Order: sequence, then structure tokens, then C-alpha cells
Amino acid sequence: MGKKKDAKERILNAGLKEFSSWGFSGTRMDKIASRAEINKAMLFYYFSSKENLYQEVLRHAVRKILPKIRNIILLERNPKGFLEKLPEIYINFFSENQDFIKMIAFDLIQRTDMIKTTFKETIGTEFHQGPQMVLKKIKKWYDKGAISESDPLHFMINIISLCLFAFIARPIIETIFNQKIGDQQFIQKRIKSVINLLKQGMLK
Amino acid sequence: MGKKKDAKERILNAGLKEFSSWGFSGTRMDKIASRAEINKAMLFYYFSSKENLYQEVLRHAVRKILPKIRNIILLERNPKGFLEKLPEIYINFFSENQDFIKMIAFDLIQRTDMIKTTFKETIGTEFHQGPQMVLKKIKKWYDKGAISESDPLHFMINIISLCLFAFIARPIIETIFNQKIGDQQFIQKRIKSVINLLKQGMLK
DNA sequence: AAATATATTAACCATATGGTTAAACCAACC
DNA sequence: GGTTGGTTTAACCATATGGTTAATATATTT
Repeated sequence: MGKKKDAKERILNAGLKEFSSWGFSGTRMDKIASRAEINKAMLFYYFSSKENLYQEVLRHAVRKILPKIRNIILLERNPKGFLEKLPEIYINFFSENQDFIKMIAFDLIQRTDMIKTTFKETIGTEFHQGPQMVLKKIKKWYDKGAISESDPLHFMINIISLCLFAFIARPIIETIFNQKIGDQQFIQKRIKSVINLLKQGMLK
Repeated sequence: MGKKKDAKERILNAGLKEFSSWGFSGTRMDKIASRAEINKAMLFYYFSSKENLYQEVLRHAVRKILPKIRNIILLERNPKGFLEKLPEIYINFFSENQDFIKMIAFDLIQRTDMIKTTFKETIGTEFHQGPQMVLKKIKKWYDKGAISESDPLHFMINIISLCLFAFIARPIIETIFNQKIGDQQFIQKRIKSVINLLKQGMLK
């Protein structure tokens, strides 16, 4: 096999790179083909359309993150552990998968319906009632007096915002504040800062 | 005048709407034209190219937010006041200018060089050494023992993340957690939650 | 009112782009 | 060695799209 079955995989990788750099409409099929070092017709042979290739790439990527967070988010029974472990996992994953993040970010803005569908599909099959269960768990923590944020939704938004945003807004942050982001030092500091803020700010 | 000078303004508005919905390459000049209710040739008559129109729209939008935050960010001498006032201004502005946010968000991902230039231009002329001064001010607060976050950059990233992210990630948050965002109730709660978290988490 | 400058339009153009096709290639099996 | 089924390619195609042009309408100036 070797070369043969590689093609599909190479296309998916090239697709991720291109789509995450240029968005759906900015991406050219020719460029994906040349990046994957195959003839353009192969794209359509394996994936039938740009739209479809895009969805496959997205699915492929979404499936990568879910298993990583599922265990923490569902199994952790203690708010302190939750606020210590989740940011580290999120931030490390995001900093290691910036293409993925960019692609998601594009969808957040532009192709909202599609990403809703993709997430529903993927969450539906692999994640079940996850999100609702998490909200319930957080509510219980509040009722027991373990945390100070009364609204579970904002509790979660706070965490995700602090972990993700820096990696989306990276270029502008670098420009405005004239500092480099993305090296290991920044990431470690980011993890620390987020965990400190969350624990001190939401734990009782 | 009336109808006449309107055209340019109408084009800029239509441009903002279209560019923020579809990104640069996803936006069609014809659609901008029809939204602005003018002939397509007018776009090129006034703005000479898509690229140029895009930049004008972006500049137009960036200039709107800077004055709003400048005073707070430069004049506020007290960390408590800073953390109370900034989130409210940010979140209200973002929730009222979602097109603007979306357009910026596109640039953050896709056209990083351009947004760097635009910001440098606009900040350069209208904002001066603002960002550096803010970082210095925050450093002083830390040295005086008024705040617990030692890194001024992360201090600022924390604030902006918490204020902005929800409005970018809105569709996916709504999907995952099955809740509606964007109505007045959510915004008020968001402001409260952010201010609480920031004060409790970063003030000493 | 004539002349001049500005605004507006319909019809075009060149090229880029997603997608197709028909033929060739190649491995495995008989 | 030939047949079969998947894989790969070069050459095409139809259409969409950014951009142009030349003529016309509308103000503005003299």
C-alpha cells in the first residue's frame, strides 16, 4: 500500500492547513491538491465536492478534541480539580492544534449552521448529554456553596474564553502590546494565570 | 445633496454587513452593490478595488471603538475602577457592534498582516503609546500589591478574553449548551459575571 | 444657457475557479 | 498473459467574479 492510501490522509491534512489559513471561500482546490502532491481530480474522486471535503476535514478535527476533554469534564467531581485540570488540557491542546482552532474560528463566524450540525452530530454520537450534565454538575457545586458563580453557563464561558481567546486573537495581541505569543514560555504563563484567576475568582 | 453623498456611506455600511458575514473572499461585490442599492460600478468609482473598500470599511469600524475605551484605559488610576468600568464598556460595545466584531475576528484569523497595519496606523495616530502605558500602569499596581496577577499582558488578555469571546463563539455556545445568547438578559449577566470574576480573582 | 464637473448605469471583458471526462496506469487475481 | 477494479492524470468546460468602459444623467459653475 504505502503511497496509495496515503492520498486520502494527505488530502485531509492539506485541507486542514489550507482551510484554516484561508477559510472556506478563500481556499483554492488547486492549492490543496498541490500541497497534498496529487492531481486536483483526486480531490473530487475521493471527496466529490469542496463542501464535502470541508466537512470531512472539520469532522476529522472535531473528533480529535472531544475525547481529550470528555473525561475531565464528565468525571471530575470536584470544582477545584475541574478548574485546575481543564485549563491545562484546553490550553495545551489549543496551542498544539492552532490549525484546528483557526478552522473552528472561521466556522464560528461564517458557517455557523454547518458547525452547529457537525457538533451536534459528533457530540450527539460521542458525547451524549455531556454539556447538559456538566451544567447540572456546576449548578450542584453552587448549591453546595463550593463556587461563587451562580450561573453554570457563565461559569463555563469564563473558562473557555480564558483558555481559547488568546490563540485566536494572537496576531492582534502581539501587535497591540508588541509581544510574541505562542512560545512555550507564554503558554506556561497563560496556564498559570488562567488557573489562578479561575480558582481565586470562582472558588469559595 | 441628500441622495448623492449617501452613496459612499451606504456602501461602507453594506460593506461592513457583507464582509462581516462572509469574510473577504466570501464577499461578492455584486451583493454589496445591491445591498447599498447602487450600481456595481459605483463601488469601483468610489473605492477602486475590493481590497481597498475592505480596508476603508475596517478603518471606519476600528475608529469607532478606540475613543470609547481610550479614556478608561488611559485615565483610570485605580485597579478596582478599571476592572469595574472596562468590562461594561467592552461588553456593551461588542454586543451592539457584532458586525464589527465579526469583521475583526475574520482578520484575526485570515488577514493578520492587514489588521496589524490598520491597527498600527489607527493606534499610531489616535492612541499613541497607549498600550505600553497601560502595561506600565498595571505593573505599578502589581508592585504596590494592589493586584495578584504579576504579568500585565495576561492581566489584559484575561479582561479582553472574558468580554469578547462569548460574542465570537456565540453560535457554538448556543448549540453546545442549548441556550440563547445576545438578548439583554444574557448581556447584563455576562457583565456581572465578568466583573465579579475579575475583581475577586485579580484584586488583592 | 452653455460649459464643466460629478455621479450613475448597462454592457462587457479576462480570468479564476469548482467541477468533469475519458483515457491511461497499475496492482491483484485467474 | 489477460482481465478486472481501483487509482491517477491531462485536458476541458461552464460559470462566477473582480474589474473596465463608454455613454448618459445630474448637478455645479460661469
